[in-house]
Amino acid sequence: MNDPDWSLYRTFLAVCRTGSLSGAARDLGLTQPTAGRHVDELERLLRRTLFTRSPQGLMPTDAALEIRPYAESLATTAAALLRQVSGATERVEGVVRITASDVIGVEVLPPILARLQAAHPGLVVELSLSDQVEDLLHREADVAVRMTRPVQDALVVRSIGEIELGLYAHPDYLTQAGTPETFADLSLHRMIGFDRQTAFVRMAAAEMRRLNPGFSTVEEIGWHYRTDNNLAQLAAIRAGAGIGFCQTRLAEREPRLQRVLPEVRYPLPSWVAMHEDLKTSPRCRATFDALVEGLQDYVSAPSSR
Amino acid sequence: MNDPDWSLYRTFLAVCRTGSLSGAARDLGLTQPTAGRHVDELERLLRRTLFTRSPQGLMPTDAALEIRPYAESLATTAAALLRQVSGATERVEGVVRITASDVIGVEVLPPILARLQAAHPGLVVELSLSDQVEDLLHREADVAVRMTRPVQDALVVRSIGEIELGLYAHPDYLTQAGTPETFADLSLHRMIGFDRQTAFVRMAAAEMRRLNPGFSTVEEIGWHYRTDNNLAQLAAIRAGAGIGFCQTRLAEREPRLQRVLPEVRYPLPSWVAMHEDLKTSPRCRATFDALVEGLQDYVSAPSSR
DNA sequence: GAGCAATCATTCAAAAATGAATGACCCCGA
DNA sequence: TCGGGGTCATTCATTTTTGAATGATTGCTC
Repeated sequence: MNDPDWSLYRTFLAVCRTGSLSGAARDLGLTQPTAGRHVDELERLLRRTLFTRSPQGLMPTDAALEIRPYAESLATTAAALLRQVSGATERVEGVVRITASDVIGVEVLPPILARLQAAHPGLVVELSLSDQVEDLLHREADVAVRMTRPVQDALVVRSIGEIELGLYAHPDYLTQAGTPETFADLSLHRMIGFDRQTAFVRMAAAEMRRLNPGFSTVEEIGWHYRTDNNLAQLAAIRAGAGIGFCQTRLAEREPRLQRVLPEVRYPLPSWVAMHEDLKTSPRCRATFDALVEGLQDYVSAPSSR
Repeated sequence: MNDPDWSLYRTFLAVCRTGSLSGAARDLGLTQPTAGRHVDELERLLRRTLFTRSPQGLMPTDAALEIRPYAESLATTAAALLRQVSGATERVEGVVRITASDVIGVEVLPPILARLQAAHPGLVVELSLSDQVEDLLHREADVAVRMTRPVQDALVVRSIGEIELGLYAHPDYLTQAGTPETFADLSLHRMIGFDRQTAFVRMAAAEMRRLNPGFSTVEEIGWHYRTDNNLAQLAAIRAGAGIGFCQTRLAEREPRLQRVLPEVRYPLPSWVAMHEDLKTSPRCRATFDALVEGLQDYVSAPSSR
């Protein structure tokens, strides 16, 4: 009598995501009346109103917001199942989903993945770039590059060493604003930094207190250019907007970036991780190995100093 | 073109579980031809043979075994979603799923849960008793009683103190076999213990080495009555089969159980845990609180010594 | 304010999924 | 060796689901 058909959850989720029956229908390859009927039936079976209908779209109710995470989880699992099937052969082929920070994904991974795909033409790579760690246990991703040590069980974890961060600026900026000689000088500069409080920010705060006890918190630096998007920070540094953090290995590739206060160093211990069960999956195994090797090279490349 | 309807996974899972199309159809309220067609379509869409048909049932192929965990995960999530909906009111009602060890579930929880349900008649309790910890993050259970500190994030955890284990035997046994005076005497007795290596066994081994450096491993005790089922161990002790471990609070209730070597004590730090998101769910919150209170009472009840 | 581009709701015919019935096969026990 | 109970496969009528078309409403733009 109860127990809705699982496909109703898929429609429900699509409606949540698109905000309209029509949009959901487009995404799913259905028609708008069908999507509407699915929602109707789900509402009937759950005995809950899920959306308040309006001509310009549907507003999810509290009940809908409550069950949406579950529907997302269903979608994630279904996607992982398909990836698993796609790569269930002896060869390295199918879809592998990698999660990493955006900087790593844009600046470091491309050549590594290109080499991997050259070796395995059947391999399709999905890159999910974000700082919020996708959950490997939930199979939101197959392989992850992490800056924090994964603590969960049932994960295969390999250290790739420490990615070092330093302060950098464009020569144009330094010519115009001068080069800081001491940590305290930084307060006179345009600093490129973070918008919200993140793990890295807290760590940086602790490190700055260590280097300069006069500053009680990192907030006192007074960021002049705030964004949580690390790529945007990097672009800002390149554009001469001020002084900001950049991975030293990355900066070494760019002759036009100049290091500031070389004693400021944040080593970020980094790892590659994947679910234990995926060890036997050729596509995941090959990707994992390629990432470990490529990133170890990246981390330990001879410094150009 | 691809992307099977999610309901196909449900049928697939039912076929896996029952081992036959007919059985799956019975479970799902379908008919056998429909179940068969679902499997056919899933096989077509995944381009994999999932079962080898035979008159006495269906044998899952390797591909089926590979994707079954994903289907199980879908089922778990769908069930959690329904529980969430069932209890999404201001009142404490709906289904709450609790996981605990079997001894706790059989010997300790009943009065606590009975009281809870007396206070909230609309509350339905699902008890999942096993030593393998169900994953709270995956919502396999809403609330868990754990003997190991939960490490995962996003969990609400409350300590309930230490559950103490001791050695016990039935007076009949001691009359017949004698009462051991020293730890070394135990090797002359019929010991009731574990079949396989578990976390507790490893801990007990360490503890025994501490108490008695002469024994290098717990295996040397030579269990005479082996089972991983703690309830069966308890029953064996009660039946006078030998000496075994029992929670002291439990044993104190039973005048016919006599403590052996009182210096042998294993305190098991214990916790109640649930997913953070469920804090706002009245049914989970009430259950969590009732378990914490009830178990704290159980742990700290005045000893009858 | 008219026209356009969205939205959702309704209707009705077409398509798809389902179930009942039946047949074929296999295993087991009498 | 012969049912009886279990399985899956096939067929066909029925039910259900779906989609196309249409209408009604809203918001936006010109």
